[in-house]
Amino acid sequence: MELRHQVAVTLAEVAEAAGVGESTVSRVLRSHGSFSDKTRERVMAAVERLGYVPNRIAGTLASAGSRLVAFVIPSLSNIVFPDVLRGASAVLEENRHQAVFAVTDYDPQKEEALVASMLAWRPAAVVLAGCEHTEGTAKMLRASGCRIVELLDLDGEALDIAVGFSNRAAGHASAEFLLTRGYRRIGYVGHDLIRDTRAGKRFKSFCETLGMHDVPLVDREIVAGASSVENGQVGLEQLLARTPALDAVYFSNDDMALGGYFHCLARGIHIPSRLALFGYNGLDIGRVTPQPLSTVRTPRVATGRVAAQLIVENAPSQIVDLGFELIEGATA
Amino acid sequence: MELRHQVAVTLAEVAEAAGVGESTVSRVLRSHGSFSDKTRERVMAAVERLGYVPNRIAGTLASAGSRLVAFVIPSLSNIVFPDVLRGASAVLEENRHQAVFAVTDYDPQKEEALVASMLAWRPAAVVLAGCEHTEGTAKMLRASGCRIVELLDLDGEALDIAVGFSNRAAGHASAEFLLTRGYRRIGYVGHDLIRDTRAGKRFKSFCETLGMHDVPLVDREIVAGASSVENGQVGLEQLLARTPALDAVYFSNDDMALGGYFHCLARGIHIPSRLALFGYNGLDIGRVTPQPLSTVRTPRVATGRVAAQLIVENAPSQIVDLGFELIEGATA
DNA sequence: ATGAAAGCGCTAACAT
DNA sequence: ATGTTAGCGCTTTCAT
Repeated sequence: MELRHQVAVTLAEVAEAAGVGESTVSRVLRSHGSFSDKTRERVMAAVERLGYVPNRIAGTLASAGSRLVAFVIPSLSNIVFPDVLRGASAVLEENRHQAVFAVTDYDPQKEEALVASMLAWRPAAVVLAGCEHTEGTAKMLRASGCRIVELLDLDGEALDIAVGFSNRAAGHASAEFLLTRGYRRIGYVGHDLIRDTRAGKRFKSFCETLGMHDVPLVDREIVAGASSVENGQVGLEQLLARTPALDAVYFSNDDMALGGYFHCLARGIHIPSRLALFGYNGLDIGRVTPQPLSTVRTPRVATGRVAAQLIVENAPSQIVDLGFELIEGATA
Repeated sequence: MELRHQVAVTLAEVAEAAGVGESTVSRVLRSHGSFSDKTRERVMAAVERLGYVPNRIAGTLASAGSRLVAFVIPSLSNIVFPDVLRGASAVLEENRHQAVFAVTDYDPQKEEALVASMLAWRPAAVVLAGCEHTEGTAKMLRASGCRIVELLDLDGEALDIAVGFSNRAAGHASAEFLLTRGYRRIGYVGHDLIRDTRAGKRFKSFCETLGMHDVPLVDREIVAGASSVENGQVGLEQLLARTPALDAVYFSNDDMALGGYFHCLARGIHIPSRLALFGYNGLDIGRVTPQPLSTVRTPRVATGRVAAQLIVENAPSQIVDLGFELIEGATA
């Protein structure tokens, strides 16, 4: 690994080798401005021969126009965010932009620190989850002059661009669905609702909708820790131990609901006649379980894609509601 | 959004406002070199007042030492890679490094293009999956002078640092396990083995081990498309339609195995007495299914963490074998 | 069509 | 302890 210390080839060296000026090399490399075919060939030959790799750090500094897009996301364990990144990175790569990311663990203070850190890269845009941020985060972002994209939560004030759907509407639709199916003794199994504000909004709206129909939520179980299949299992087990006479359970998301589903399978609790289960997210796996999971499918990849598209075309401030889809499934 | 066009505060302006020289501001901000307490206070006050955010683009260019770490990964759908990123990003954030990423879709040509693109950011390290790369990729990487970290596959030549385990050993262990349990009519359900070379290595070694015991693989079903729960379902269904008399099936990974498991649950195929199932990865969800999935658990998060640690401490070239764990489970 | 030269905002000697 | 200055490698006027 002696090569490690070698010095990178610079544009000046390419210019020298090609016998042209630096600006000519720059023009050729970016196909910008004018130059003769012969010049281009000589430059490209030199680039090839020297193995020149342009230094984008220098380029960005000189042109004051960054093609970096910073993602400050709550988690990588929750499949939602890899899905969003997937949609976004495809579009960004096509448009010669570059994704940078950092993980907040659902901590607003950490989000603030990471946004500050990201801003130091002078990104073209900062992409965040939701519209709940600290004062400091919002202030920095507004002062930065870069585009701000908030994803997956339209229930609040957007700073610039927002792409996603309404979690309140999702919670509402879920409650209406269960009520329409005739369920009246409904419980809830969820994870930390303070940190995951979007899950909190769904739950709140879910309860309000039940209330409007004079069907109070019978019981709830909030597990410690992040959402996971295992926690869904444990949560449902504890909920049922305390309140056996439920006819339906709403989960904070599909991971949790799958845990509940497995619990029922293992215990021989018949679904949905004895107990109905309803999730959120519409994960692929929920379509393949012996009984497809009843849930709300969210446009995660599309959210990333649309967000990236708006960024690369420097679209005006706007709110894009991508909606969601209620999946009837067979568990409710 | 009129703020968008505002010009960022520079270090020079902070220096001016604080009535000190530029280098003093730089020293204070990086807590490097010496300065009086009084000076520090004045500088910090100015920073606060002006809302100064250091420009890391300029800083990196000037100091020729990048804290960027570039991840060029095959996929974000396969949970393996979000897991690796998760482990890595935690360590990188603690050490003031920054993760950048791009997705290859398991395409070596695309990997080459993305590596070239990443190198333009002059990262401290480039992190790749596996040790199979195009000539061009390897050449560029070696010529770049930056650290190279290859993950999740120790069965090959490492360019610089490699962290992970042996897929061949995993395939071998899986076969030995099934044989020890007495299974003799074994099939395989997998996805594209050309693109996912690590799955290919596991399968090859699996077959070789069976062969060493004179137990040929009875049949295999390679589904079109990426690995997924749904494809695992479909794959097993087709395999059994063609070759019903199997007593065990090895899957390319847990996603596929879960699909197979659901298929059996739905069809009332008793597990493991009628058919045994064996996966790969050790996903959390496999621990919570009514019968825990028999599989090999891989150290995905740890792989990311160790890789990041070696990068931040600029460790010497080395191979780190993190091993894997065979999970007996209840499906085989 | 091409080159010269002035930055971009910072860091790192080198002075003082 | 602090200021001055010369770059880092590129892009971008502005000449020619």
